[in-house]
Amino acid sequence: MTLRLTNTLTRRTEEFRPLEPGKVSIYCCGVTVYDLCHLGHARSYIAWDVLRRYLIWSGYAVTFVQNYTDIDDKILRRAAEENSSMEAVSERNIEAFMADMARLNILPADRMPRATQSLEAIRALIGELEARGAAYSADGDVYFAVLKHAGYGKLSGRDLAEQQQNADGRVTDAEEARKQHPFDFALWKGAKPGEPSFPSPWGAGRPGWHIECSAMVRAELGDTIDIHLGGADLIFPHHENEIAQSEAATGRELARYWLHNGMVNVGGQKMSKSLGNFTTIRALLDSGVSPMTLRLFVLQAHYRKPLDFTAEALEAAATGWKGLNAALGLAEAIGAASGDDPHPRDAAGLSPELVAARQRFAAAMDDDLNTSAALAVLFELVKPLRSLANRLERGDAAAAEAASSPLLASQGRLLLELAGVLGLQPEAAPVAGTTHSNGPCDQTIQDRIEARQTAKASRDFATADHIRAELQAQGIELIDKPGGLTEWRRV
RNA sequence: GGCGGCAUGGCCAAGUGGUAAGGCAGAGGAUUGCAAAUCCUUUACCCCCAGUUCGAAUCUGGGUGCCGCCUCCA
Repeated sequence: MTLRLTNTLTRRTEEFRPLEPGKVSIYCCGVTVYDLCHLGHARSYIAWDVLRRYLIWSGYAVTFVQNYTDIDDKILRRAAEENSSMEAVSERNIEAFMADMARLNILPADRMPRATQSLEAIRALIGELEARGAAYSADGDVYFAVLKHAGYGKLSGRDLAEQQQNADGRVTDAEEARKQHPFDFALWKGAKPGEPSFPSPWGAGRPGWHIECSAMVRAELGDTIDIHLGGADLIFPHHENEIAQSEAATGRELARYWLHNGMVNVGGQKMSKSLGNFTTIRALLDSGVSPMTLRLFVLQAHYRKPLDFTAEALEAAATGWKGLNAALGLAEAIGAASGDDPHPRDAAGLSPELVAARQRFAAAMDDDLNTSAALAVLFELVKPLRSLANRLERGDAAAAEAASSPLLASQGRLLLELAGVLGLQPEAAPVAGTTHSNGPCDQTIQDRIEARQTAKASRDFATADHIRAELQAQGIELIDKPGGLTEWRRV
């Protein structure tokens, strides 16, 4: 079985065949760095991270390029608000982006070009388009002429003639008046007084949004790439325009597969800055939601479908992750004890059942990255491991023996392998006995626990329960373990 | 108005012709002084109507509801 992906360009789910066998070139539309990333970005980049990891796991050599849009009106506005510079705003948000992605265990792209560092390629591309008659300048701006490009609208399914009719009733401002067609878009914008600008044959100014991607794709990966990624909200006009620019200039197909992820919704509506219904990645993670919980939450739904963000669904993911994490932790422990490769990459040494599970996982992923079905395979592997973990905790002698069984070890190995493909990595549980700035100190807690042990020993359960309630109120949870031991942790 | 997508149990979500994966929550049981955790068992005929078929959640047609894009947006 081979990987099948839903291609926006053909509106079909088709078999993935890279241009060059064994190699895949990917371009992922990155962020405009005027602010922190929100959950919409998280969803998108987690999905594409999984695509990338799966391709690598499948044996492909993947080159993954993701850009930073660091020239933009919104960045300028933000800089003006802060009485700072475009560079400063960009720099700060790029750092925040990298930190957020790292927390979510999203692999950094192989190369991350920036618009400000790609001006030469951008100017060259505009020049080519002009030479080919696909662009025209007007009052210091340069526009792409959509009517000159046969095939404009092929990605988003738009018909220019029809759209022109629909646009007739639209308000025409000064810029609209300069355009030959309402869909024409700026390749180069002439600088307004006081704005940062860059020199060009058309005068000082800055590149339009769409052209930077066309230029960076070409500079980094060539005329035709295998896969182009982005959110569904980029299909039109951004990706449509990218295709028009690139293909008008090179005469070659820009990307063979266009993949788009569905939006994150809040209360049935798209999460967006303008609606003000967004949650930033760092706000969510800082509120105590673990990165892997967010990752599991995202991967439980198919990447192309809308994903409704609710506290309840997130809670469910958190509980689900807790169980999965426990199994991963045990699998790691068993693996370490047996001296196994902690990052297995093949099916060697697996029982027929486990080989079948591995195949079910691959089949699910091959089916347009059906992570939901793939996770079901993971949870099947989780069950026996969790069961064993529990028996070990109870000091079950038979369990200790089972823990050293090769079958269980290979089961754990497989679980770690497959979880790794989804970018799910074990997280350390909250450490018992950690000293904290607020709440009672460790010694006090120990004393209370001992007092409770004494009460329990004399079957004075009223006192014992009282002590537990008391500590609970201070944010300390007590858990009685077999053998009379009591553990505690801050909640 | 144009283009695209979605509608599956209390919640989330797979399944795209042969009698409904998985997670969460719930219920019953086991264990526990209690609690937590854990383990076992258990809960759906798939928005509506019509049609195709031996057989449809799955295909066709018609409804209804919801969402995205058409302006910056992952």
